[in-house]
Amino acid sequence: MNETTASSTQLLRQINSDALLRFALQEQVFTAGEAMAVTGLTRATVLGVCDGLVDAGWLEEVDDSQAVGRSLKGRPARRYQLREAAGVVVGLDAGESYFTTIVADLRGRELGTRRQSIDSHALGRSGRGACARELIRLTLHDVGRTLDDVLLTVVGVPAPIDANGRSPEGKFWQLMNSGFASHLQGMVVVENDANLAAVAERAHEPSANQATLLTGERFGAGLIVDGRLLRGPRGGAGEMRFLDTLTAGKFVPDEGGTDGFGALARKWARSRIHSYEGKTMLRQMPEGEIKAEDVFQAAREGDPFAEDIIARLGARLARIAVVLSSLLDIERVVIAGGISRAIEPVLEHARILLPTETGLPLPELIASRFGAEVVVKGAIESALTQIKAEPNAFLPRAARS
Amino acid sequence: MNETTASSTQLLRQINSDALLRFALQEQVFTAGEAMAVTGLTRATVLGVCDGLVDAGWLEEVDDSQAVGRSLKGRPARRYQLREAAGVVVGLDAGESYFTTIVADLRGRELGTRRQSIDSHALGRSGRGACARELIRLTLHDVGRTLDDVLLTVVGVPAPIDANGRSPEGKFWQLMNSGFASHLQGMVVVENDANLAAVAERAHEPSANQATLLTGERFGAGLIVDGRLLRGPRGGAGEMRFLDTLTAGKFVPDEGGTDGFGALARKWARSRIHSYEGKTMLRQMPEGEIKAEDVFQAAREGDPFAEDIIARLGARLARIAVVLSSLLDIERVVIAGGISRAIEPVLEHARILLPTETGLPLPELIASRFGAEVVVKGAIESALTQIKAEPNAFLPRAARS
DNA sequence: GTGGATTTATTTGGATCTTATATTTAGGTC
DNA sequence: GACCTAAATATAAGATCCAAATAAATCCAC
Repeated sequence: MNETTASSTQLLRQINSDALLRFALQEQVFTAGEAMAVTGLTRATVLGVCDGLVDAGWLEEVDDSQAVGRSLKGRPARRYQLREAAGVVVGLDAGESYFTTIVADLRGRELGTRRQSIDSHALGRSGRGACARELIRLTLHDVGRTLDDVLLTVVGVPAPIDANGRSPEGKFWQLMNSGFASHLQGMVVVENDANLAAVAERAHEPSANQATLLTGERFGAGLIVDGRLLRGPRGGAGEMRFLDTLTAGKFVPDEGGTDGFGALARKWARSRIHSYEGKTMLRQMPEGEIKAEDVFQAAREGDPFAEDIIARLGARLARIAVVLSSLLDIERVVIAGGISRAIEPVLEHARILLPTETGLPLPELIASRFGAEVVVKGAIESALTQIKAEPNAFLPRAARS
Repeated sequence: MNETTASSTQLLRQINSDALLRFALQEQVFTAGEAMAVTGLTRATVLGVCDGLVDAGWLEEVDDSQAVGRSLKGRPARRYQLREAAGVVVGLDAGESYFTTIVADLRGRELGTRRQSIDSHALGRSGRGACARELIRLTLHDVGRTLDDVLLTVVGVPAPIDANGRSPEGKFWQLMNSGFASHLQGMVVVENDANLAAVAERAHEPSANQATLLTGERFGAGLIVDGRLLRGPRGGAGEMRFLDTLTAGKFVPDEGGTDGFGALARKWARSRIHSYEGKTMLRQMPEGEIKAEDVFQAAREGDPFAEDIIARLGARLARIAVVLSSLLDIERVVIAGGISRAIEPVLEHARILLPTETGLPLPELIASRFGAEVVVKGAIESALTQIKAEPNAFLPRAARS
C-alpha cells in the first residue's frame, strides 16, 4: 500500500505533492498559475506534481469549454479539480440513544445523512458496531457510494478517548466506545463527542481559545486552547466533575457533575416541585413526566418556578465560564447539542452573573447554530482536517481508469 | 542574514541539516555511522551535511588522539562535536525583587550564574532593562564570553505573556515586562515565569500532563497538556483567580487569588493571631514581622496555630489539584519556587484531602527539586528547546576562521 | 615489517527533482 | 492571415541523494 518511508530523494516531491493537494482540497477548480502563487513552485514543477496527482486518482483535469470569466488573453490555462470519485468521508455520532451519519465529499459538502434511534444497552458493544456499519452502508447507498469509497470514518462517542482511541475502564464508557474500528471498513478514528463538537465550532467560527459544552443529557466539554484540542493522557480533558465538589466547599462525590443542563432541568423540576410553594403550570402534568423541554417552555411563558430553574442553570454556566476564562484564557463558551436551540434564556442569566468588576476579559457565551448535528458535523470536519494534514497518507479510491 | 525562504531545491538539505544538528545538540561526540543510524541517511550524505555544519561554525571535527574505548578494528571514524565557541544561551529570571541569570552552553551545561536584588518600582521599566543587560554582561564576563556569543536569551517575568511576548494592560504587568528585547542584544524571548518553571519540570521529569505552581509571593501556574505549554491569546492560561470566586459560592472580587502560598501563610498568620485562642509560639514576635518561613518553621515544631494554617493551605492546594485533574487530566502537580523546600507538610495535608472514592485517578502532588532556580533553569531549557526546534534559524557565532 | 581483515572515507555514476531559459502552442484581436 | 498574450512544453543546468566501487587507515596475525 503506502510506502512506510519514502526514500529521502522522493521526500521533496512528497512535500510538494501534499502542499498542492491541500490547496486542491480548498479550491473548486484551479489553474497551475494559482497553484504556483500558493506553493511558490515553478510552473513546470506544479504541472509535474499535478500529473502525478491525476495519475494517483486525486485530481482530474476539467475541460474548459465553459471557461467563464477567465481572462481571455493568451493560451488558456489547464484547470484541475478534485476528482469527485476520489472518495468520501463519513461522520458518525454514536450516541447512547441514537446514531447519526453524514457522508460528505472531500470538500465538505454534505451528500447524505441518516438518523436512527437505538437502544445501546440492549444492543451491547457488538450490536452498536453492527448497527453503525449498517447505517453507514445505507447512507452511502443513498448517495450512490460504497464502503470502498470511504477514505476515513470519524466516530463520536460519549466517553473519554485517549490518543489511541481507547477509553478508561467503566461499563458505560466501554459500551459507548464499542470497538468501531473492527466493525467498520477502512480507516476509523474514534473521538469524544464534545471534542468533535468543539471542532465543528472552531471550523464555523475560528477562535484560538474556546470551549464547547455539550450539555444535554450528559455533560462534556471540548477545549480548544491555542488552536489545539486538549485531550489528556486518558482523554479526560474537558471533564467537569469538579464543579459540585468545589461549590460544596468540601469534597463530596458529586451527583450533578456528569449531568447536562437538560438532565439537570428535568431532575431539578421533578424533585423541587413538591416543596415549591408558588404557582406553576408544571404541576399540571404528572411529576414523572416533566421533561427538560417542558421546563424551558414554561420559562418562556413566564412561569416563576421554571424561571428559577433557568436561573440556577445560568449560575452554573457562569461558574463554568469563569473557571474556563480564568484558567485557560477561554474567549468563547459555546453551548452545543440539541439543547442549544432553547438555551438562550440560560445564557442571558449567566451573562448577568459574570463578574465585571475584576477587570478581566469576559468570555462570550453563545449558543451553537448546529443544533443536534454538532457532533456529526464535527466528525466530518475532523475527518477533513486529518486528510488535509497528511493527504498522501490516504489513498484515493479508484486510480485512473 | 538568514535567507527568509530557501529555494525548494535546498529544502531537503535544510531538513537533513536540522535533523543532524538536533542530534549533535544531544550527543557529546558522534561519528558519521551513529548519525547515519539516527537520520537514516547515507554515509556520503551525512558527511556532506557535516561538512556544511563545520563550515557554518556549528560543528568541529575532534582529533581522535584519545580514541578511548572505540572499537579497535578498521579505519577510525571521523568524529564531530558541537563547537564550543558556537554560542551560549542566557536565561534570566526577571522577578519583582531580584534578577537571576544563568549562562549555559548549547548542551545545557551551566557555565555561570549570578543573582542580584533589585527594587523594580524604583528602577522602572528602563531601569530593569538596563539592570538586566548589565547582569547578563557580568555573567558572560565571568565565563569569558561576550554578548556576541549569545544565540538566544529567554527572560521570565511575573506577568501574563501572549504569543508575541506582550502583556495585558496593567501597571504592574507592564513594569515587569520591561521591554527587554530593546535592552538586550540578539534574539530575546520573554515568557511568563510559571510557564518557564513548567518547562523546567517537564525537562526534569517528562510527563505529558502536569501543572507547575509557582506560589511564593505571587501565584502563577504553568500548564502542560499533551506535552505542550498552554498560553491563551492574552497569555492568561494558568491564572487561578477563580479559586476564591468559586469557593465563596458567589462572585466576589477575590483577594487571595493572586497571592502565593508564601504570601497567604504570612497574611493569614498576621490577621488571625489575635483571634486565635490557643497557645502559639508565633505570638512571641511582633505581629508585623511574622514571615512565611516562621509559620512553616513553627508548624514543623508542632505549633497548632501554624499547623492550622498549613492545613488551610493544603485544602487550597487540594482544590486546585482536583480542578486541574478533572478539567485537564493533569497527572502531576508540582509546587515550585523558593517555597518548594518547605512545602512538604502542605502536600501531605492536601494528599489526604484528595477524594479517593470518586474512582478518578488522583494527581501526584510533589515539590520541585529546583528551589528558587526553577524559573531561570526553565529559561535555559526553553532556549535550548527553541534552538533544537529550528537550529538553522540561529547563526552560530564566528564561523570557521 | 608484510599481508589480510575490517571499518570508514572518498570518489564516481546515476536517478530524481527543481529551476531557468528558450520554444511551442492555443486562443483571441485587428 | 499577421500579431499579441499567457500558458504549456522542451531543454539544459544545478542541487541533492543513493548505490556501488575505490581508496584509506587501523589492527592483527604471522
